[in-house]
Amino acid sequence: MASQAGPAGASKATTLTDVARLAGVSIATASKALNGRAQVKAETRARVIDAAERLQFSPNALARGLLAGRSGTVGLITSDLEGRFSIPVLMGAEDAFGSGQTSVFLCDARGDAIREQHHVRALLSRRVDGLIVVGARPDPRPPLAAEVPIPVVYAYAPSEDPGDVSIVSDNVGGGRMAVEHLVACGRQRIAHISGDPTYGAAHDRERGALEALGEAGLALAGGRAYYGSWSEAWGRGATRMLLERDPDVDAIFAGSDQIARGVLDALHEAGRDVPGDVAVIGFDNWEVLATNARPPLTSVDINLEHLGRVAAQRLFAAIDGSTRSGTESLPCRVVARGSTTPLD
Amino acid sequence: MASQAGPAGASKATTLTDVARLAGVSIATASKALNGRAQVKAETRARVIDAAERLQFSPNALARGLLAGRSGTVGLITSDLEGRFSIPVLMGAEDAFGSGQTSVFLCDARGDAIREQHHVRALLSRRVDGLIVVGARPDPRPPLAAEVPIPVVYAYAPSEDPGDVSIVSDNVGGGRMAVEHLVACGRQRIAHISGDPTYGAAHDRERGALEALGEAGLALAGGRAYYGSWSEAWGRGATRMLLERDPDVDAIFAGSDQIARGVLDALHEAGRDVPGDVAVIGFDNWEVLATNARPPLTSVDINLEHLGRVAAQRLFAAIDGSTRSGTESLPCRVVARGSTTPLD
DNA sequence: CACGTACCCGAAAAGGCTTTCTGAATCTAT
DNA sequence: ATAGATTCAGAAAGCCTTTTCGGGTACGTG
Repeated sequence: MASQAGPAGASKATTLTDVARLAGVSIATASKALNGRAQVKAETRARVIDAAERLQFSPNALARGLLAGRSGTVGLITSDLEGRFSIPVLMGAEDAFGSGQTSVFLCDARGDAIREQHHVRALLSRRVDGLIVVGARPDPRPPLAAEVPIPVVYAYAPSEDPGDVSIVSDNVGGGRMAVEHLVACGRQRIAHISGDPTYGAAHDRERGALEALGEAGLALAGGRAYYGSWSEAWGRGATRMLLERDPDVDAIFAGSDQIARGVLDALHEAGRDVPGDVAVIGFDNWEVLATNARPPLTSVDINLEHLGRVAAQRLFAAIDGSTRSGTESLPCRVVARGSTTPLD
Repeated sequence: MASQAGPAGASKATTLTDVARLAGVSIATASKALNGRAQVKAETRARVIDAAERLQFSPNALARGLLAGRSGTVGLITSDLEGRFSIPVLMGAEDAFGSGQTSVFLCDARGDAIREQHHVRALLSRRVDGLIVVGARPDPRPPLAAEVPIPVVYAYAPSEDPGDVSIVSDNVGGGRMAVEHLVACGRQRIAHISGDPTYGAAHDRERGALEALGEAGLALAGGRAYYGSWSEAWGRGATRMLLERDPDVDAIFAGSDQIARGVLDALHEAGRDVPGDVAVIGFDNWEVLATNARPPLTSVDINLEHLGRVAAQRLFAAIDGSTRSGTESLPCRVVARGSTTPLD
């Protein structure tokens, strides 16, 4: 009873004609019966539906799409090798596209503009109804090279063209939240260790953090934000520097969870208790890193799934004719874990 | 000059008819010219190609698929929330499907059989030419619920039905390699800390390890393999237990990179030098964990991208009528890093 | 009894492309 | 010069579905 994939070609799939024949009606009637159109007697409709089921009829979406002028598919182009960002976005999008109505082509451009271009062409040829472009890093990226005749939504990384539709997470707000959380935990001497300084998002997070600090009447511990790279090693190194410069620090806001892991490591090594002596908060809420840390890492969640859902909604709206454009920032949220337990 | 997505519907895409008209030939001739068919004079062909370019013609894959009976698409159904496994597999598959010829629908079933079923139906309706099913864990999984009329290849997790086509990584071989590597590094007292004992793959890895140990005339340090969960916390705890039971251990083979991270942590805490006193090897070669570890973690790579490539090839073969079936194991490879430097 | 009105159903066109088959024109050979 | 062989272009069928529109039946009404 295994799948009976006939060699080369398989036995023709059952078509509406087959159903109509079995039900003893015309294909037009069969179509209307199956699609819930009105002009069919209840009894006839039942007969058709029964026939369709018996034959395991599944309408040919290609033919349908050809006729309708829209395929019911969208393309999702990513450059995110790890799938760290794309998969949640994809899942959110799948959610939003009420299951079954829309399917998603996932293409990985691997950061290569040529390959991206190529995928766009292929997808256009498949008549996707829209495109979601997920960038490799949160900074603005050049818009798609080709002029495409279908709606495009940029997710995670906005398009450089403000006339495009972009959905990103609010890095400023996220930075603010991180500090507000630390302040709420009673911290006063808060430092910030971030990553690659070429990332605009990193500076956004710092800006949010500074705003929140200012409002709390505090200054950045360590004198300034520490920029380096998005690695644990940098987190460790920067923490060591920081402890030397400002031994009284009682909280560290890390620019990513990877950095936060390094921070935790270095603090541990220096004999500082977390969160007793120093509280630590990360960014991204990458579960596998955050939950396995010791102690479990509080982190700012950038809500990728939601981002995907919103991107899909905006794409849908655009497909249906909405003409809204611009960059939309989605709020982050703090997921509190053991690394920032409030002081007693 | 932004994309000019007309509200609802956009201006009709250019069709072969347009090209034919501009070139002053019939659509039949235009088709033949563009597809490299023989019966067209060189000069006519050039004229058609020129017209197609001028009009930015891109053939409607829906129409083509409708006619050809195959859509040039495949479905990839996964349940791997993180995308940890699916994305590399997808990339491998994309590679194998010589770019442009085949596009991939990616669907996430989220471990839910109902949702999986649903996706299968949707994909069938879209007339995908084949299906790749990527499991959530490496153990055998039930075959697709529905009887599908197209070829299916199971990747990462094999189907329980030996009559299906499955591509998996060779866990026994991987376990063997891990130990062989440690032995090659001069280690004699090798322990094994693995994860969730309900994972058959974990036992496969142990089996391979035991084989290699036997051939080297060694026994497992710690008396037996330690099973627990796939977490850093377990890696730490098990290491502490191990050190108590068998303080002379000079190498630890961890069942996953996450566990290995915990192992490194605990060893560090216990004052053992890695790799000086104890060498550590992980499994999966999850870059973000392995390269950021201190020291960088040697790990057994399960070659997911290759797995995806092979899966795609097998699927292609099946689509073209090949009838081969059964489970195929792909070899792993050791990626040596700082945690296992040979003893001097 | 003739006619209007619902109510159902079916014929046919459309959507864009490929392919086969036919036909016309050019060329070769006798 | 004419029969036969090539070469190239076009007409048309077909893939599968949806939808419009016209026709048929049954029924109620004047």
